[in-house]
Amino acid sequence: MRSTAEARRVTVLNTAVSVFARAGFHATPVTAVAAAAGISEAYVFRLFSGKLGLFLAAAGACFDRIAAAIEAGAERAGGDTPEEILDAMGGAYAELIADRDLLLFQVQAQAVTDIPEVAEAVRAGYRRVATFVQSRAGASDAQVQQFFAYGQLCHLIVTVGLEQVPEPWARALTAGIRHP
Amino acid sequence: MRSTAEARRVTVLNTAVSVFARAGFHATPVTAVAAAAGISEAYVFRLFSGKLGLFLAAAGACFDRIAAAIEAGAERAGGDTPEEILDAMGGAYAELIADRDLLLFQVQAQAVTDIPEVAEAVRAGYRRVATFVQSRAGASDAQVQQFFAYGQLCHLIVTVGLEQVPEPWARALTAGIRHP
DNA sequence: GAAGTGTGTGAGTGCACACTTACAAACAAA
DNA sequence: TTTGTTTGTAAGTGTGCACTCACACACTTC
Repeated sequence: MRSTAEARRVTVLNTAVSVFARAGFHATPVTAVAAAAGISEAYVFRLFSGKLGLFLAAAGACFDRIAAAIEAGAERAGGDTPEEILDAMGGAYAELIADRDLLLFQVQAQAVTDIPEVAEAVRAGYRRVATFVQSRAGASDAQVQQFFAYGQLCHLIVTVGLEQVPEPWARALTAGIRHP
Repeated sequence: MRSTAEARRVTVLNTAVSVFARAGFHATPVTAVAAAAGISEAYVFRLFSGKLGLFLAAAGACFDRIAAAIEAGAERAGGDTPEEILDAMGGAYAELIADRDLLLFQVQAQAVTDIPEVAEAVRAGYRRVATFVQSRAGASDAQVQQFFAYGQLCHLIVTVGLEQVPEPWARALTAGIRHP
């Protein structure tokens, strides 16, 4: 009995976020996340109910980390205006996704929303983040909308590698985006 | 000889956009697009170089249609200011993606950008659209950036089905977005 | 009508992968 | 020490799917 099942679950979940982030749900065999977690494929099937159960749990972990980072970022805001708090939240999010895993996992999850459970999981994640952003920052609907619009733009920039493109149109799209 | 190969190619390409849009690259067998196009699987392999070749060609067709719609929309602008032209382009884009196929295909393509050829195809698509938007509308970098940010937000709204969510946070994110 | 060319398919082949089962070893309680 | 429980795995099994190949049909040209 080298580890408790619960402890295993969280380590597997975090590696699952990283592994699924690269190639997505359908293209990554559970063997890959098992190997990355250092356990056998059979055991991750015992820990989670099927590949889909693993992916859904990973989605939960992903949004947990995002929500925690944004909440922590809000605490470090320079002032109390919605603009300042939103700015601090945006900065925290930008730092968080510097390693790309959380960001890429989100786009992978969005791509599999034809599976209803995945759609609901993503919805739940955004519900949590959006309601927190709005209430904590005291921001208007339009400000919240803008916050998420530029967040989504950030997803495009990273997946397509726009920061590496030295052409004017790419520089226009990436202008002012914090170091993703 | 019921049809020329070139004519087949374009019909297969359009059905491929629709079929890949639902479940994505890895989850849709080429049998599915062959069946939807009404031909045998073996023949689509003769028409295109592998599943990846088919997907890349479909991506080209997808961005072709998007670029054409935006260009046509710009012609119908009410005036000459960047704001008016951008607005007309946005409206044309919103109409185009009413059937969801072109939009969903884009998010599926973004999810497979770990395949370098796909990343390059998506990059080429956005290069074409972004340079046209900027030059045709005479818009500033910030305006172009905003145009694409809200376009990406639109992708989130549709994939997650936010229009169907009657909660305040969802209404904030979807406010003012044209009937996606 | 024979030969050539382009369009189209049925029937495989081989492999990757989701998921199971039977079994083993560590630890706890009696 | 024995019995039971939990953690862990090796070795399958069945299926779905990318891709191929040999072959057939349509149509043209001579």
